[in-house]
Amino acid sequence: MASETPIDPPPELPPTLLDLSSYLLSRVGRVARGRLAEQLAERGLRLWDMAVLASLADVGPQAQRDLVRRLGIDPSDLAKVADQLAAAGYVERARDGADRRRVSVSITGAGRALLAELDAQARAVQDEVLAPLDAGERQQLQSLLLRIHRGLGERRSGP
Amino acid sequence: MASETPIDPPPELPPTLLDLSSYLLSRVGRVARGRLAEQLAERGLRLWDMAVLASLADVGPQAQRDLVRRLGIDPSDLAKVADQLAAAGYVERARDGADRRRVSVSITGAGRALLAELDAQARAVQDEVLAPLDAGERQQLQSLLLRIHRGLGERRSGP
DNA sequence: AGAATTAGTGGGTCATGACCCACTATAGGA
DNA sequence: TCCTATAGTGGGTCATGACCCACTAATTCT
Repeated sequence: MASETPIDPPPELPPTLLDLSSYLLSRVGRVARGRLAEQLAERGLRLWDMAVLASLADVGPQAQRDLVRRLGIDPSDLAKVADQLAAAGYVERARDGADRRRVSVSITGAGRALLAELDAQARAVQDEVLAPLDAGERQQLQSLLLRIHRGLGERRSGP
Repeated sequence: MASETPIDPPPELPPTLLDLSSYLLSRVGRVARGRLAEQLAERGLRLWDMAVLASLADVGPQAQRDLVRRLGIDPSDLAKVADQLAAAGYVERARDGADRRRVSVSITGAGRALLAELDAQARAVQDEVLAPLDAGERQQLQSLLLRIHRGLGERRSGP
């Protein structure tokens, strides 16, 4: 035969899969997640850390049980995350005066600064992933995703 | 105090996260993946199995090395998947006459039938996940996702 | 006061998925 | 005919993430 692919041909996925939005969603989502996690990992953080910081920054100091409910994280796992964040000075924990069982977690200045950086990085990653889309399309995507997200039954799972 | 949340209030995720398309993508994608995998698991299958079947059905019989390239699966893992599929009668393997190192894999009738069912199930899952969107919006999403997907560097990873 | 409930923690397990190494068989040069 | 490269396989490892149980401390109900 003539020239059998000098280097490598573009190996396309089978249409049967590409036609499945759920498949694309799963695949693209995995990449997004992966790159996001990758960024965080460079600082020794995980997605949960960012989620916790974001929650604290957005809705204010909360007891761990509130974070557990809001984020759907396992209480035991949250304890570990909070521990790490506290050790690094990104959050502070204090016994709740009213109910001394509770530990109220609040974000520190350093925490806010970190979150800002993480957010910036996340947006950079996003620009990378969404590169083929123009601003309007990104907006469209965001809105579609948001609606899908709100529609999900939210059986607990990942960050 | 009056009535302190009889059951549970809707615990919204922090806006900082919800504003991140990459985050939504990761989260929604994970759910899509999870539900898809769930369906397959009921038959003792994984995403890779479906990917392999789809590839065989779409592009015809191939050597394992081609599947490896196309799907980005690890050769060793593919060997196991192919093994399982062959044992169940969904694919057939035959030494390539021209190059006897190669094992040409082809889908059987049973394999096609299975794939059709899987595809149907996948679409059902999809309907569930994309419930909040109308037909036009789904089409829009599909096209956006497809473009994103094509734009990805495709560093190897999952099915 | 005593019992039952809730918040948080520590210390694990378990399933998953990607990846890697060593090895055999075959092919294709030099 | 060696010698190197390629195809496939078997048998693992390793990191990850979700989850669970037992336990303490504090609260609330009766």
